[in-house]
Amino acid sequence: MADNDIIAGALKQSVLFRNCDDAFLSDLAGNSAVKTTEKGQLLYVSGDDADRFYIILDGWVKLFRETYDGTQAVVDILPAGHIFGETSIFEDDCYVNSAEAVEAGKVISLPLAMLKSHINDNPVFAREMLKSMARYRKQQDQELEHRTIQNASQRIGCVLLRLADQAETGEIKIQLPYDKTLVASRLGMQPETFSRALSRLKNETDIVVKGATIEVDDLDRLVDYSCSACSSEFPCKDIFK
Amino acid sequence: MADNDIIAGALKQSVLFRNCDDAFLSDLAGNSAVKTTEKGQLLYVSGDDADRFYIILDGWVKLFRETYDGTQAVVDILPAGHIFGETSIFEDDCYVNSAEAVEAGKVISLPLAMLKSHINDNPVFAREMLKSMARYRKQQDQELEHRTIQNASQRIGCVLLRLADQAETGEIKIQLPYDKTLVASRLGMQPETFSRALSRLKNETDIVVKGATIEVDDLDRLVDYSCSACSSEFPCKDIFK
DNA sequence: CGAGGGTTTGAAGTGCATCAAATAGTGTGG
DNA sequence: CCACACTATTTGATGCACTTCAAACCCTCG
Repeated sequence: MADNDIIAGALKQSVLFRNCDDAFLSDLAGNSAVKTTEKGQLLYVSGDDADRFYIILDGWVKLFRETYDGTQAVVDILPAGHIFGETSIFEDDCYVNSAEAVEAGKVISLPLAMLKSHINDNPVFAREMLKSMARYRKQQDQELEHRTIQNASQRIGCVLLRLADQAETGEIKIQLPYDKTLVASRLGMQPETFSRALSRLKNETDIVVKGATIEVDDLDRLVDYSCSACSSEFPCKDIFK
Repeated sequence: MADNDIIAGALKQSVLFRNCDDAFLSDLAGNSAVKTTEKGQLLYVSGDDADRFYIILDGWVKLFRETYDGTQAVVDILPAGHIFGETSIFEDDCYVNSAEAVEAGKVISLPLAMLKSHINDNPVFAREMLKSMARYRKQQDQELEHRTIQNASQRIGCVLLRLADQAETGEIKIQLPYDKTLVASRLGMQPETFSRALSRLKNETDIVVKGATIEVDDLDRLVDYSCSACSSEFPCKDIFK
């Protein structure tokens, strides 16, 4: 019962479901469950038969692809509020990548079948789904561009900018939301490279690094340094948030 | 009139429109036009107001992003039959990248407004659109993985495999569909790197390179070499075709 | 034939990866 | 509250992959 309230609340707040009618949402919530995750717990593996999708309540979730020899390519790291696993309905009901909880947290597990039929029965919702896919597509395009054009330090700068509260003025404090090692993998680089690239960024833009906290005195300098190698308007919105 | 037939034919063959009813298709065709393109001709530029989308009749089209300083990141290179520019309806009716004809060819220019309203009025078509976006999303995920995990030679090998006619057995002949320089940019590498990486691939897998023609004697060897660094099943389908 | 673009080759530099080891930071049990 | 264990992070040394700049070569087409 309490769970159902939590689930209903989470659905109401999600971009995808916020405009759905209450009847559907409570039906969906009734067929869903809150699941507690531990650090490193696998939620599904690429190739698995897909019958559930997820919304993150708490903690971060890493999506990744893995080759035979164990090499990982991190596709994305998603914050609370995000949905994942939902695109498998377009992929023969198989998961196309693997998902792992980065840390202890909570996710809601929801039935894919209901999502599928709701898309089929409800054109307005289908359009929401389209919008959500379009948003993702744009992010991926941007990501690919960044990997092609930006160097390690610039990519880190870009992350910092997207983590920075745009409303703030003057001295800005940024908290890295998770391990530096994980940020590194999200950016497609090694931890050692991240460390060195961050200190290069420090020299170039006079940011102050104190562990996981980073203070930016002159935001424009950081923008100049990072965004000069990016075709998008500053800031590269929506990628990290 | 002849143009209308050509357009109707192209629509009927496209994955996205093939199941649409004839009334809509002829209406759409009536508001469309065949456009002849010259080598290097820009079809639209990132940020432009979007009111048309395109289907390629003949020739190749390059989608790319460009920074202030002119550095290009090639997003994709599309063959005849492909649709592009259509996702701008989800992006404030702005093009999010730029499109350029690689060579002399023909494209159909179609009105975005009609696509938009057809999606809104026709749930079945909306689902087709969803499927098409899902396909693209998968490709992009794969692309990002390749860039992260595969080296230059392996990425070239992957391209060759996708260009190879899977039906063929024994000695396989592959024709590069466009300039090596362009293939290189599509793979995010320099022409010089492409040249050297191809000759490395030649040494590793005993393929025979004669200009733009490549003969593969032992396909499995090429698969071993390239696909060992890829999480997808061989072959990485649909990316080039 | 000659001009011009595409392609290859050479030499040198840069950036990132890798391996190894030191250091900092965190949580645990005593 | 401290010491230990363990993990995250940094630093150093070295190697490899790709880029860059320069020049030669090759191919095509007017």
